[in-house]
Amino acid sequence: MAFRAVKGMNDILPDEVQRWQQVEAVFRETVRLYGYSEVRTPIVEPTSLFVRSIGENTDVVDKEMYTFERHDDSLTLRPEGTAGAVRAYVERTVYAKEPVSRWYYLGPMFRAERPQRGRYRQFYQAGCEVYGDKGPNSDAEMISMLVGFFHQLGIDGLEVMINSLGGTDTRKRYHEALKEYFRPHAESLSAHAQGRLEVNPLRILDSKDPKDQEISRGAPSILNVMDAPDREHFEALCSNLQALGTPFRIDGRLVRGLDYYTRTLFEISSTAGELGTQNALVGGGRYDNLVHELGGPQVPAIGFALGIERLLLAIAQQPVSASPVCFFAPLGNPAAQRSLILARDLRQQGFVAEVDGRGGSLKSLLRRADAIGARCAVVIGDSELANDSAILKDLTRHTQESVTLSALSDAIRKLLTESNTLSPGELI
RNA sequence: GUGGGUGUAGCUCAGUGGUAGAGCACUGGAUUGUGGCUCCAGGCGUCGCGGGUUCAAUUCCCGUCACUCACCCCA
Repeated sequence: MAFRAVKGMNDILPDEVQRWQQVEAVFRETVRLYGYSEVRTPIVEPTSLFVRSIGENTDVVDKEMYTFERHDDSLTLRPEGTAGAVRAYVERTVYAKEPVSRWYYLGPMFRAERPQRGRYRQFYQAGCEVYGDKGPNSDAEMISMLVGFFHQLGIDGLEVMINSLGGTDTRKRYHEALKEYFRPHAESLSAHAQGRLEVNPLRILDSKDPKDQEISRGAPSILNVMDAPDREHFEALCSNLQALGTPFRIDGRLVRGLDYYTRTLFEISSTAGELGTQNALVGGGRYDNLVHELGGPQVPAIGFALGIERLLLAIAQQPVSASPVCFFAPLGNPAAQRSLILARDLRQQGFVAEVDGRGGSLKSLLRRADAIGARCAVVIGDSELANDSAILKDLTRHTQESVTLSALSDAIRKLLTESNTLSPGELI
């Protein structure tokens, strides 16, 4: 094969795109009800934006970015959506125009990781960001919204995990506490964890290495290091979730790989469908300092990103509803030309029509009509043209009738309409 | 970056040291203009690529590439 797609970047063929669009439509409708509006930002941003926001010592920045030089600029394909959104929020001084902004986005992200099930180099995320609301009510609402969204898609086996990193002060203190705790055990830690010890001891907590886990068990809990406001925030979040009836689990070892998070942290995973080990459907949390760090005022914010591919893996194969199609099977050129006109008129009324352009025997034409799942077929040949008529076949009922061309449009409309039990745009 | 698995017709896969098969799909036919079932027929594949062993390799060995799953990390 001469050309193939870049490793980890996939073609999404029309068959699959249908499912994508359904998921996207449910997402858009869900967030719309919560007051979010879409924002679209560039896929390419200055490299420094990601280094600054995600953090220098993160895996994403260290080894997963698609970075290239263009003239004197270092540019990077966005590895996540929050940095660009916040950049836009600050650059366009949105904070000066409205106290609270609720944004959502949908689009491709790029990370140069080794691909595996549920993880690709170009992958799609849908995400929300709320600026100007310090929570914790908005935190709970966001998590609850996500759970509702998953339910609507029929995804079960959900697990909601939350944690808090505390504010800047708490986080600093906790870092120190962890270092102090781990240092004596440094020898026993995995090589990877040892490397993290001084730089980002939080990451040791979520190591899957048995030795690290064993040692982490005795590590101080952030709950003991949190100051009063942090604690109140977290407790209010839990209380809100309970009130909303959203089951959750507190996981003190839940940590994100992006540095900008503060306070509330959450992740929702599922065991549904064909998900592999990469089963986190969504991750998110607060980033109360990021707007400020990127040059804006001190505006608190919270957001999440969910992986569309993983969502699709989690959703059991579901039948897709398609609009009924009227298939034209013309026999000969005069009939074909007539079909073009008839089909166009039908489309102007909002119906899907397909005209066979290959010719062939009537048998093959009808087989084709079946193959695409057409609701009805219009057969026009010389004898039909001779008396200004056509044969309208109901492919579901196995009936057919001869209809004059002037009455054909009405007859087809009646047929297609009665079979169309799904309203346009109805989902899954 | 590290490990494991796999690489044979469009797809899913069998298979043998003597140059290869099934099912599905596709195309055509079974009344010269009538469908989803059935029946018949048809195409065929550099058996991932390169090297080695051998009289002979798709089948054995080595390398390489690709895909895939997992680790790391994340959505």
